[in-house]
Amino acid sequence: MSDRRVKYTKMVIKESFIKSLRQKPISKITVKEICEDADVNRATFYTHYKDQYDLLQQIENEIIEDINRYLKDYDIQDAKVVPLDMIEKITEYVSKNADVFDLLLNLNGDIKFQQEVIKIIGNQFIPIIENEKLNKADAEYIYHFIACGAVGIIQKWMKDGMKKSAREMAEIIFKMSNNGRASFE
Amino acid sequence: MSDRRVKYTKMVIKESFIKSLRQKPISKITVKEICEDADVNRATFYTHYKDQYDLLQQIENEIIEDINRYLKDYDIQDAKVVPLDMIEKITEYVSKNADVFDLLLNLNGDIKFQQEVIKIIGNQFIPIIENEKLNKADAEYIYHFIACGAVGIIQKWMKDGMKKSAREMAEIIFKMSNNGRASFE
DNA sequence: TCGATTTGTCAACACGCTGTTTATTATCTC
DNA sequence: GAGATAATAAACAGCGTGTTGACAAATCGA
Repeated sequence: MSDRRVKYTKMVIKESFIKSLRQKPISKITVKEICEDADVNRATFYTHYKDQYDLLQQIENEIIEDINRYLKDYDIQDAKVVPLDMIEKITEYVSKNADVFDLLLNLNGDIKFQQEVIKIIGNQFIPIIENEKLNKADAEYIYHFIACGAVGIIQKWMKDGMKKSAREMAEIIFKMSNNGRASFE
Repeated sequence: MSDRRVKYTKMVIKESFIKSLRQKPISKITVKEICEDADVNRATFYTHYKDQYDLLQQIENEIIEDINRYLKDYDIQDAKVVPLDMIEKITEYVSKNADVFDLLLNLNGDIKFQQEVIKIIGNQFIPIIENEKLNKADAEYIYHFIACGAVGIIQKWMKDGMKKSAREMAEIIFKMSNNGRASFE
């Protein structure tokens, strides 16, 4: 599990793959090409990954796990953190890893990854749902709306070169969500 | 341009392709497979499409053109149509073509197609933007948030089996947008 | 440090899909 | 009906795929 050879191999494969993904869609990327660039034997690739799509999914899963770890740490520090701070944590995380997020959400975006991120953001609003007088079905739609809107402007934020701060973005998201919700009370 | 043979060929190719796309991602679909199912010669496929990805994009473009035609007709009928009615037109259109939308936005969703739909919905709010006292940069973020949120709950609407009416969906979108915006005035 | 184990390399293989070409037949439009 | 256009069938080289077995190199625990 912690064999240096394995770590190195996986690292160079991922690097070469990401490099290719910046230039063309995954459908045009071949295993052969990844391995040549990474200077890794093709047989070695196949011991770790099924194909380039499997590779992408593993990369995405690692990011999702990492975000969750990042948020969990914060959650433990003070249990009753207000959603605004939590949203800021997410926008902060995105800005720190802007390269990868821009790639996976915009340029050669993957809808499955997008949906995972939407889930994570949606979860931040769950504690609020329970304190409201909405029926559950309506509440789900409203919070899904907010989560998708949030991811949407994060995408736009990256496209525009991240000129606003993570805090400013969190504030926009928070304002839109609070007032949007208010209309259903 | 209006040759019956061409129309027929393109039709059966599209049908077979859509059928395959319901069962597996586009990356696992081969040109050979599409042609065998459609009972069309592979050489014929290549006279019309570059590959299966080109085929998908042409299908998506046709849908986008069709939505725009649909909305334009309505726009002409009464020039000052309120956005709520316009949004309802869109949700109506989606419900009429639920099969394809569910496929292209959910099951084997394509992020490019999703972004086109977001653009169309975002455009419905442009007339409102101009009447507001927001600075342009903020306004763009806000309307992008709304458009993404709208597409997001439309996706959820389809996933949940479209139990709400097109009108009800339009109302949720409209409420969320109006009150979200209000907080920035 | 040694030895067993694991990992990566190399070359080779059959396989299937690709994209294009040719000659031929079928169908359409006017 | 005649000329134009489109679809077919068969064949082709080319390329990436996924797997194999023998070998070399690096790692880890004792």
